[in-house]
Amino acid sequence: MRSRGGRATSARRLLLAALVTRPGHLSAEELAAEVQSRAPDVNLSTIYRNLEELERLRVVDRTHLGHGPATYHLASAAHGHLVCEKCGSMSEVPDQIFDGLAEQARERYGFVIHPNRFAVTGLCAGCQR
Amino acid sequence: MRSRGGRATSARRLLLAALVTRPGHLSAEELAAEVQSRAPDVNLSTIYRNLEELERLRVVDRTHLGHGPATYHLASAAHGHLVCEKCGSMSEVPDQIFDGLAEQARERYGFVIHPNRFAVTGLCAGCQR
DNA sequence: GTGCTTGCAAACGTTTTGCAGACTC
DNA sequence: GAGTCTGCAAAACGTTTGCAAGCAC
Repeated sequence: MRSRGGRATSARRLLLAALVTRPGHLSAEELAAEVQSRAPDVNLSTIYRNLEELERLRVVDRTHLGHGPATYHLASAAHGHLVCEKCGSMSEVPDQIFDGLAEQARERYGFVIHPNRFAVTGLCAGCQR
Repeated sequence: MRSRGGRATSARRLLLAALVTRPGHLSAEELAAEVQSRAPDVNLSTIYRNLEELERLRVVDRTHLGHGPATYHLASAAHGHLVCEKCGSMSEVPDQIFDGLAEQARERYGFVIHPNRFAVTGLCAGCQR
């Protein structure tokens, strides 16, 4: 798993371990906390640098969920995100929900969408007053 | 048009004028430049404060287009955004392209999407190598 | 030993905040 | 005159960078 000319450092192993053991959407800061619980002096910038490389290698996806920090998760988990603008809750939905949009975008604009890399915002069932 | 207990200040008038005369997606900084061309000492923080209020009043939509600053536009312009991850280009697309997604989200999750408030990321026609 | 990788500290760009004075109503 | 709004300066926030030392190979 250690990649294209890269080296197997402990910071990287721990970061991957964190991504595997805590599935879901974690910010760089949360991942850092997780890694630091085992290796206290791994620096935040190291986390960012490695996440950047892992993103380039398509091992993780980075998603901007609304206003806060970006979140990261393993690329294997194919799903989209519905984020409520009011209460901030997020639900993961299967990729198929994007099929119609994907088809239209491709046919009409030649655009290939990446459903796991963005958040669909709106109002969840509980927040529609 | 001056709203619920608010006051009609010149900074606000100029900000709305900028939003009307320059349709499209403007960052807070660009809007500030536009306003400042007529009233040089309007401060950036005033722009932010007023955009925040206008967003709360649903007069403008704020959209995060990838990594840079958020962009703002009048809420009336109903359209979605396709942003290319590689070259950064953005195209606006009619809301109908989201019809299928909107229906599925509503039926299966009770979630009402707001197509103008998020960006669909992927690869544009020119960047699919 | 070579050179990729790291910690640290400092910079970055965007946005938010505290405060005293200015303005609208 | 009361209370909202503003400019200014500084802080906050998430993220990126430069550098010298450290480590994997």
